[in-house]
Amino acid sequence: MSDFKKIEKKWQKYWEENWAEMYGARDKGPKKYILNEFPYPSGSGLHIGHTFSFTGGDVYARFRRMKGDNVLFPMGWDAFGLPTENYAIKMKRKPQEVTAENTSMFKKQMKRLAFSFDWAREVNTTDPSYYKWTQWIFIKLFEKGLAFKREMPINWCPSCKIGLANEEVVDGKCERCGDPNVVKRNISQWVVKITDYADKLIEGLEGTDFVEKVKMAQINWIGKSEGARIRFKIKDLRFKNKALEVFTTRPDTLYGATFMVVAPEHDLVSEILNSKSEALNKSKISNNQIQNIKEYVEGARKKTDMERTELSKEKTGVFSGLYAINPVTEKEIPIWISDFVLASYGTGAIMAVPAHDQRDFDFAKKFGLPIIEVISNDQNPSTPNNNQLPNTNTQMGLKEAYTEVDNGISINSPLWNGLKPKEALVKAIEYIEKEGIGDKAYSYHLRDWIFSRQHYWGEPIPMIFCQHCCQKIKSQITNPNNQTIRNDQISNVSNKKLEKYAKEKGIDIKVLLNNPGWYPVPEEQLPVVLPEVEAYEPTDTGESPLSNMTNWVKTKCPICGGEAKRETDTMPNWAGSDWYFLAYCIAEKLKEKTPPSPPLTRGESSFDSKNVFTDIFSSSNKELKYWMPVDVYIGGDEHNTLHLLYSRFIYKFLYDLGVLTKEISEPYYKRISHGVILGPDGARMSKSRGNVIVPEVVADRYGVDVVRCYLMFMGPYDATMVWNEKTLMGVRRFLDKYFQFIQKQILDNKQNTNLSDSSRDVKVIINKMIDGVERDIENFKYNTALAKMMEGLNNLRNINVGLSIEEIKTLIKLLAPFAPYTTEELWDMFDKKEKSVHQSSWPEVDKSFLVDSQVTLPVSINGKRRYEIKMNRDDMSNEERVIQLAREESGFKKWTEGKNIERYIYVEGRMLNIVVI
RNA sequence: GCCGAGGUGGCGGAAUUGGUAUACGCGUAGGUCUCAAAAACCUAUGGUAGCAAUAUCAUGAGGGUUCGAUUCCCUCCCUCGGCACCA
Repeated sequence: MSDFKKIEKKWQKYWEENWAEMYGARDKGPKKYILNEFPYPSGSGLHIGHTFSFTGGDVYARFRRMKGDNVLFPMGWDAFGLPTENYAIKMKRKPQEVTAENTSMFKKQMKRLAFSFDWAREVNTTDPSYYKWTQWIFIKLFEKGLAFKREMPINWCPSCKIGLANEEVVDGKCERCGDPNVVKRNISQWVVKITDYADKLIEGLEGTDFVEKVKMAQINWIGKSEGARIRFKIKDLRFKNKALEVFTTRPDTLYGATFMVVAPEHDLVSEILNSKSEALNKSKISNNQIQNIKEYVEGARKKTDMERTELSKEKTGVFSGLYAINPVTEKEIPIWISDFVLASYGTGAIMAVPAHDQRDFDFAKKFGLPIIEVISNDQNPSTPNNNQLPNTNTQMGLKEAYTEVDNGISINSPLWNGLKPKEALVKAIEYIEKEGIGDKAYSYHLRDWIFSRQHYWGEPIPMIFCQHCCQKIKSQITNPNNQTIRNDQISNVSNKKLEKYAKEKGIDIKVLLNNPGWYPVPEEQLPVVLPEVEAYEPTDTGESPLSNMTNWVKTKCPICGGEAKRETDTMPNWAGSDWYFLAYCIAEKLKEKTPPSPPLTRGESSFDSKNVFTDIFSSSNKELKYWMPVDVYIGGDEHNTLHLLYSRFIYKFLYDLGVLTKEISEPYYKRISHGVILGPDGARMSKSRGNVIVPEVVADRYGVDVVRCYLMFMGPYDATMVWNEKTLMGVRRFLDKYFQFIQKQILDNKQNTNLSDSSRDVKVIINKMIDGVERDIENFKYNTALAKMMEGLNNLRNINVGLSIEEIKTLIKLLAPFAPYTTEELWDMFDKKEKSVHQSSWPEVDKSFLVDSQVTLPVSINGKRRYEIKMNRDDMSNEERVIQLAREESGFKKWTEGKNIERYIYVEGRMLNIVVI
């Protein structure tokens, strides 16, 4: 089609005029919610990766519509983010304006590429009517005690001037800019307790149809392990009543615990360093040792996470001067300090079993600590050591730790000698629970989610801080280490206003006491709109640019009415995408209360009615009930852990809050991950490499349909593929042939009014096409769906007979999801005008035409294909007839002569195997 | 190290899940058209032997189960993706 540009323009106009009727989701009928991850609208426009993944979604959406489903296929903009902010800073423009320009460019490009999105439901995370809800969700997290403010060391990127979540630091580098100098900084942060949902996030996966690798990625990320917490008494005057608690997955090795190690950040370390000198004199710790500890802890703090893990081979550490008591051997074991123990995992302290843990082993070797074997790899140890503890405490013969769990047998462990590790483990937990020295416990790799960002272009965190209230609460509760408030402390607090407030809002008073002085912005004042500031630059002090907006920051305390301040941090990028799949379902209601434009510069806004929140988020909301869950969620592998986990968490949180329908506890039913397209040189596309393929440019040269079909034909939808213009030319040839063939058929049909019925052969070809294409699309195997159409076309061209109108229509319909323009143009060539081909219904397969009239069947002897027989399809189901035909064939004699025929194995329609000896 | 996915022609990749291995496309060779080239179209195209029919070998390597294995089982090698001093 040389004039594809004209055709594209023509149909774009037509579709634009009939958009709602063609692609708008209705609210009844069997539903299909097909979702592509919404893009970040960057200034460089839609790239080929977007085009690839959206085409995949679009093909499926168009297919399901033709199958008669009520399809929701929405699109929106995840528009908060640093690139826009940086661009705005550089160009001295408002991020709002830049975003508006970018989204309109994206939208135009998407329309050209014929993506059948339902634009009536478009959402934008930077729209105040949208982020009002993002803020509302945060308030709910706060009220339920799942969001709290803590001063804590966070990862600070000196280039971005922003705090990063643990997840955003990859190999010690900033995930955004690649800066390797991410350091720890103590900053007061909002933290969201996603860890409370760790179990639910694992369990929920069972009900989903995610591919294995996605499930595994989620499970590994959460990293649940089973074991025990064990308390070791400390043998020292100052810590007489204290216990050092550890988490271990191997309580069965308790007898082999010959020393303990705490992380440099562990509380015990600061307690040692802060001890009064008299106490030190009483204990055995010398000033010299204190100095060593100080130096070591300082050194560890200065190291970045990267350095800590990189230097993993050589263990470092320092003796704390303290001893603990092993609760089963009752021996004194030394407590060491080392940075190979992570403060953020478990309890930040371990019991070291050098004989059966490689890291402990390395550490013991380096510092000459005792090693006791408690598991033998010998199934029948000759000296069972019944009920006797070994006297020798070093076994220097060992080369490495014996870490086997499935094999081996417990020794030197009087209470569970002779048991296999797994049995011993059960016994050990039983014992420590009975004796009150520990409990069965679980530990997770998943960390709590640091939710504050010190930037302008994000959702303002809707919280207010009152210094006055804070002082008052703090004067009544002593809480030096920012621990969670205990029940017994609450009784000390007398604050009528606070109690009343908590009762009214249904908030546990502990939540307010844990965050002294912090209150949510009253719901009727949402959204807290981003004010227009003069300068968007992030600051070195770690404060958000919003903090300079004194007018905006100043507000009233919702409790005492005194002067208070707004939170000036904004939310991380993930916040807006946590619930957007819900927003699409209720998009119309969200828009009912459109905020004034331009956004208010003051925080309080008045355009919201009080009850609109419960109105939208409620378990009886019909739209949510009807559309959820997302039936197919298409996205990139890079979001298989973070975004997927965060949004599942938020969904589950809202579910527990009771504002979502009870039947659906997971937001996404199926997750499809799309692949990646590499540049023609086989490398990842990047401007610096100059290997970027721009969809617009390719579409200008070959047409949109060629781009779409080529992308779908390149390979499996989830594969990594290399852009190859030669293959694209092959797809173009196919589309041209398809177009010409059908065009000719339509013309022939017009001239020739009394066409005879097409032959069975034609019907078989066409029905095989319908059957194959349908099955392949349903399984997202777009490459083979197109291959089947190519094959069908080749076959039809070889036969060279006239097709009926119905058959021609079928051929157009089959290609319609892939090539919307070409097929629409062909559809328009019939005399009788009909609606768009994209509103037609998918052809039905006539199963009686899936088999050729003449069947060629391979005959194999002992499983090796030797000759073939031809027969009518009616004979196919008659086994005796098939065998008879096989025996009549000359090949039979050749291959069976002089041999005994054991038996015949006939697989209907597939093959006949003759077993001979 | 752990978890996951893979390994099929010169290349991208098919194979109805145990039943004709290499569909479809690219590339290559030859041909048609042309003054010529491009485009388009036609034919051939896994290796080896043979004029040929045909035979034989071949799905990372080696074993096994089976009438029959790219597919299932065991051992090993390699590639890609995720996690990683996680106790």
